[in-house]
Amino acid sequence: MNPTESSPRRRPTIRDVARKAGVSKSLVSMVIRGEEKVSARSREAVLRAAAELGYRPNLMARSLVQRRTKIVGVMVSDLRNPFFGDVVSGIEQQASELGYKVLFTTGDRQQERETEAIENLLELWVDGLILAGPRIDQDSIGRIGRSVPVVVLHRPTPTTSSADSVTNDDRAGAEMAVNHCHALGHARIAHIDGGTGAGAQERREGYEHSMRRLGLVEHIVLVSGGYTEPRGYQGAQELLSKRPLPTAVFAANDLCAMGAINAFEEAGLGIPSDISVIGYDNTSLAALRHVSLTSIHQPSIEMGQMAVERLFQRIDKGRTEPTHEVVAPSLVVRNTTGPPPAEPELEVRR
Amino acid sequence: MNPTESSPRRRPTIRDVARKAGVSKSLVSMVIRGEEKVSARSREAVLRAAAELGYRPNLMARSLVQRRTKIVGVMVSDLRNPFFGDVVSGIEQQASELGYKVLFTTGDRQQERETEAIENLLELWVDGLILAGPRIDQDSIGRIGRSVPVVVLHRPTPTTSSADSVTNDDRAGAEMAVNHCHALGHARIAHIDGGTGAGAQERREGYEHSMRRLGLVEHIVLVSGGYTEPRGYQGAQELLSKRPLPTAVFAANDLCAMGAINAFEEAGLGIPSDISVIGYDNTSLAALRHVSLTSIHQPSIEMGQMAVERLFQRIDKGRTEPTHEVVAPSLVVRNTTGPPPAEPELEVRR
DNA sequence: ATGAAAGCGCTAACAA
DNA sequence: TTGTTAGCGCTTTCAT
Repeated sequence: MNPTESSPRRRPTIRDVARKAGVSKSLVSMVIRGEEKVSARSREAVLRAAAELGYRPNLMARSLVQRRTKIVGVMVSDLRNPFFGDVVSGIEQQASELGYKVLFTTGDRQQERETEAIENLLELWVDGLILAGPRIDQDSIGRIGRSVPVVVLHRPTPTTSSADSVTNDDRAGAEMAVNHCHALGHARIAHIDGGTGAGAQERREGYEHSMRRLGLVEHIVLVSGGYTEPRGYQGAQELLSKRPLPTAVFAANDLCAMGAINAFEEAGLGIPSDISVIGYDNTSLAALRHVSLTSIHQPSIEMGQMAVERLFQRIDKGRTEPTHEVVAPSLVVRNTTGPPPAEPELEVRR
Repeated sequence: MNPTESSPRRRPTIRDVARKAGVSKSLVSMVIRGEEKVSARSREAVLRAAAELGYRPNLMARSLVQRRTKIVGVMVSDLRNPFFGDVVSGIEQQASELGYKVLFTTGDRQQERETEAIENLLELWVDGLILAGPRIDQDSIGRIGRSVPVVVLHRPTPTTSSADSVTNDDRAGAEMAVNHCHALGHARIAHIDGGTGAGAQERREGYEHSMRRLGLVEHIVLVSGGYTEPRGYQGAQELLSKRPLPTAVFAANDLCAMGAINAFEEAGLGIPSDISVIGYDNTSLAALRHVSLTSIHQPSIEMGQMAVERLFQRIDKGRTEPTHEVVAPSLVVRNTTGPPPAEPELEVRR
C-alpha cells in the first residue's frame, strides 16, 4: 500500500508539486504567485500537478518568511447585535478592495473573552487589528496598539493612545435624541444607559448635558441598562416602579429600546401615545416597518470601511501619528416617538 | 541609536527572549509551553524577559512544525441574520471547551464570496471547517471535505458526501408550520420560499407535501422569496397581487416573515386578524415581545456545539465515516397566527 | 536541566 | 528560465 495515500490525507506541499511536475520548489512558488518569468511549458506542468494533488499554499509558511500576513483581524464585541452585521460588511468590502483577508473573533460582551479573542488574533501575527465596540480597558488597548496597528471602532479613545479610532459623536447623538423629545413637548425624559458598553458613557453624558441645557435638570432620571434587550427590559421595569413616570425614554441602543418597549407594552402603555421611546444605532431592527423605532443613525458600513482604510495607512503607508475620526450621527424619526400625553395633573386640578 | 529599537516595532521572537534571559531557544520554548522540567531560576528569567519584551509566540511558526493549528474555521453565510449569532455562540463555547480557537469569515450570501471565505480559512490550514448555512454546491463541499474535516450546518448533505452535517429536519418543521395553520382553520396557506438558501428546498418540499396530505393541494401557492427581509417583502407583494388572498403565510425564515408582515401591514391587513404569518428559526427577533412572531424553533446553540463536537471526533479521535445528525424542530406559537377571518364569500352570497 | 541541530512549508536572493 | 541555498520562528529529537 502506498504510504502517502494511506496516511490520512497529509496535505500536499510545494515539494510534492515540484516532484510531480519535475521542477524545483522555487519554480512552483513562482507559478503559484503568478510571476511572469516562467516558461509556458513549466507553468502548465506545475498547474496540472497542483490541481491533481489539490495543492493549496500554506499561508502560514508564506507569512513566516514574508513577515506579514495580509490579514486584518477583527474582534467584534457582540455578534448578536445586528449593528455589527453592517460594520462587518463594511470592513469586508474595504479589506477585499485593499487586498486583505479578514478574520473575526468575538468577545460576547465579556472583557475576559475579548482579551482571549484579541490574543488569538495577535498570535496569528495579523497585520492589523480592528476592535469593534470593545469593552476592555483603554490601557490594554494602548498596550496592544504599541505592538500592532489598531483601530478602535465605536469607542472614543484618548488622544494619548497609540490606537486610531473611528467613532460617531455619541454625545451629540444623545443630545439629538433628547432635543427631539423636547421638541415634541416632552420634559420628563429618562435614559436607560448602556452600562460599560462602547460609547455608553458618552451617551450618558450627552443626555445629562442636554437635559441641563434645556433646563430640565430636575427631570433627569437615569437608570442602568445595557446594550441588550433584556437589559432594556430591566431598565424599563425600574422606570415603571418610579413616579412620576417619564413621558419619553432615550435607550442606550436599539436592542435596549426594544426591551424597554416590551416592558412598557406589557404594562399596558401605548407607544408613543403614553410614552415615547428612542433608540441608538438605527439598526436593521429599527428599520423593520413593524418595529419602526425612532433612532439615532450612525453610518456603520462607512465606519467599517474607514477603519480598514486607517489600518491600511499605517501598515502600507507608514503613518504613525494616531488619527481619531469622528463622524456625525443623525436623527431618524419613525413611529415610536410622538407628543406626550395630556398631563394627568391637569385633570386632578380641574 | 539602537537599531532594534528604532526599527518600527519588529516583533520579538523566541530568540530575543532567549538572548535576554541568557538561555537557549529550546528552554524558552519549554517555559512558554508550560513544561515541567525547567528549573525555577530559568523559568523566572525567561518569563521576566518575555514580559519585558512583550513577547507573543508566533502561532504560525508553531503550527508549521506541529502540522496542526488548533483552529476551527467557520464560514458564516450571513452575519446579518440574528440566527447565526446563536450558532456562533454555541460554536465558540464548545470550541473553547475542547481547546480550539475559532476564526470566522463570512460569505454575505454570495456563492463566490463564500468560496473565497472558505479558501482563506483553508490556506491557514485550519484543523477543521464548519460551514454555517452555505450556499455553495454540494460538489464543492464534498471536494473540500476530502482534504479537511468539514461539518455542514443547517444544510442537508447527501449521505455520499465526505462531509458531516448537523441539521434540523426542515421538512418536518415546514409541515409543523402548515399543520399549525390548518389546525387554526386555515386552508389558503401560502409559502414564501427561501430561494437557494440552506434548507430552503426542504422547507418548500415539506410545505407542498403537507398541503397535499391535508387535501389542500388546490390551495398551494408558492412564491419565491429568500432569507432576508426585503425578499420577504417582495414575496408578500406578489401574494397581494393574486386572488384570492391567502389567509396564512408560511415564510422561509423569520427575516422573511418580518418583511412579509411589513408588506401586509402596509396593505392595511391586520395580523393575525386578516392574515396569519409564521416564520422559521425562532430567532431573537421573533422572540421580541413587540414582534412576537410564531416560528419554528431549531436549537441553534446546541447545533453549533454539535458541529464542533463532530469536528473534534474527526480531528482528534480519528473518526472517518461521515455522520449526519438531524435534530427535531419545534413549534413556538406567538401572536402572529390565529384563526382565519370570516370568509368574505359568505357575505357576497347572502 | 539545558543546549545544539534539524526541519516544518515557503519565499527570496543568488547562481547557473 | 531554472535550481540552489538560506532562513522566517518555532518545536522536537538527541546529546550533554
